Amino acid sequence: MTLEHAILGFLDRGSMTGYDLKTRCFDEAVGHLWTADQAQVYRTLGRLSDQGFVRSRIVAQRGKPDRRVFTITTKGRAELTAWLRRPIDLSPVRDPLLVQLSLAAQLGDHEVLALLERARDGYQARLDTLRAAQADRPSLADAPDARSEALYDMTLVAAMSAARTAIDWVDDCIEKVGRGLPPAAPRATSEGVA
Amino acid sequence: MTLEHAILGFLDRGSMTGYDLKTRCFDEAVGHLWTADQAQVYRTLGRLSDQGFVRSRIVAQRGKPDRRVFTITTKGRAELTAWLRRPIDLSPVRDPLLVQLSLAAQLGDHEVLALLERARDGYQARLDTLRAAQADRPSLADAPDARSEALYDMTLVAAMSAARTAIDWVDDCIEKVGRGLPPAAPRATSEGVA
DNA sequence: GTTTTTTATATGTCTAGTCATATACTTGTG
DNA sequence: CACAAGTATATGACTAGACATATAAAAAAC
Repeated sequence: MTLEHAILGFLDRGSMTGYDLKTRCFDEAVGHLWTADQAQVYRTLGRLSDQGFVRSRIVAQRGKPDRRVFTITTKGRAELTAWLRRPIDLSPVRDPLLVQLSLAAQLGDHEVLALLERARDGYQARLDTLRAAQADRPSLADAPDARSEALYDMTLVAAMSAARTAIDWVDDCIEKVGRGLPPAAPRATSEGVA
Repeated sequence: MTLEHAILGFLDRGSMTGYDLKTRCFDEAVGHLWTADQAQVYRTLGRLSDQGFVRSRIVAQRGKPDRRVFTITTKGRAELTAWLRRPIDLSPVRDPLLVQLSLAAQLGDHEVLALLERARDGYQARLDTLRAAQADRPSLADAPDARSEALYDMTLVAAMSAARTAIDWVDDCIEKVGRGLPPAAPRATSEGVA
């Protein structure tokens, strides 16, 4: 449901095409909070249209393909407002990297270290991207009002502090592994562990 | 692919049933890293069996239903090891709550505050759960060797510091909103925003 | 004494999301 | 001049995951 309402939220700031939503909104503006697949943006727009939450008109262009410009309807605006007031459950943690780490007892210390260092690089790269985004702030879907910007800034800060925390955590782990992990217990001969 | 390999990882510590995997491994031990749907555990076990990564035998019980006990094969163990060494991409952020916040400009300060306070409660509850998990540590699928425990502990610490950071961030936001957010720009009369 | 919980496996259906590919014209790069 | 990249929409096919439901019997709770 998030994609649906995120699209309504963007369209509420100004009418635009599926292409704009994908490139300007999801890739540029909120790529650090939510990514959207192009195919799904168009399919979701179709569904929103069926539900009467958005309306579209075709705008012809010279040279370039026709644009199908979507506009939020009164009904769509009502739905958006209702969703904004609706409490959202915390999204459950779902981190393949941590799963891998927790199961990595059979790897040697140096291999665990390599795993952690790759993770560190990843988080660092993410942090750099976020810092760049904060510096030359993308024009959030043509609606830069001060209130939106303040909220947008909060989400940037959230993402950045999460990345920083992750980096610190990885560094701690690297240090711990550097001092040596406890050895693995000898493997059970075969089957009978039950 | 994570569920597949997580299951292989657990079976590597000892043979067990789908039920055990769901309740003892995913719900209890690594619920803070990865949740698994019961239906999907069984279907994934089926697929692993087709691929020759696990083997199963039926064990009859009095009173209770038959158990289908799964054991990892040599091929499965090889696959697990290969996966453990395989670099994993950082999972992209995907946070409905932040999306909601970033689009919430049309809400009043008190409504944004309510949203943030619910989030705070959620993160606090998560942190409490994690602390409890650290205190009476679940017996990680019958294979408590020191190396596994050290790695498991790292993942607990990761989850806890993430939760703590989130709480701090929410508190900052609450304070900021308490001092008043900038007002929203007057809404465009209708269509013509392009 | 009835209901709920626990143990145990399995299928059907649905949604969300991913990946690939098709079309078509323009502009910029090598 | 050829090729890649940008603009723009759309469908087909697939995977992962969520939710509901079925069966079945014992044990525990009310």
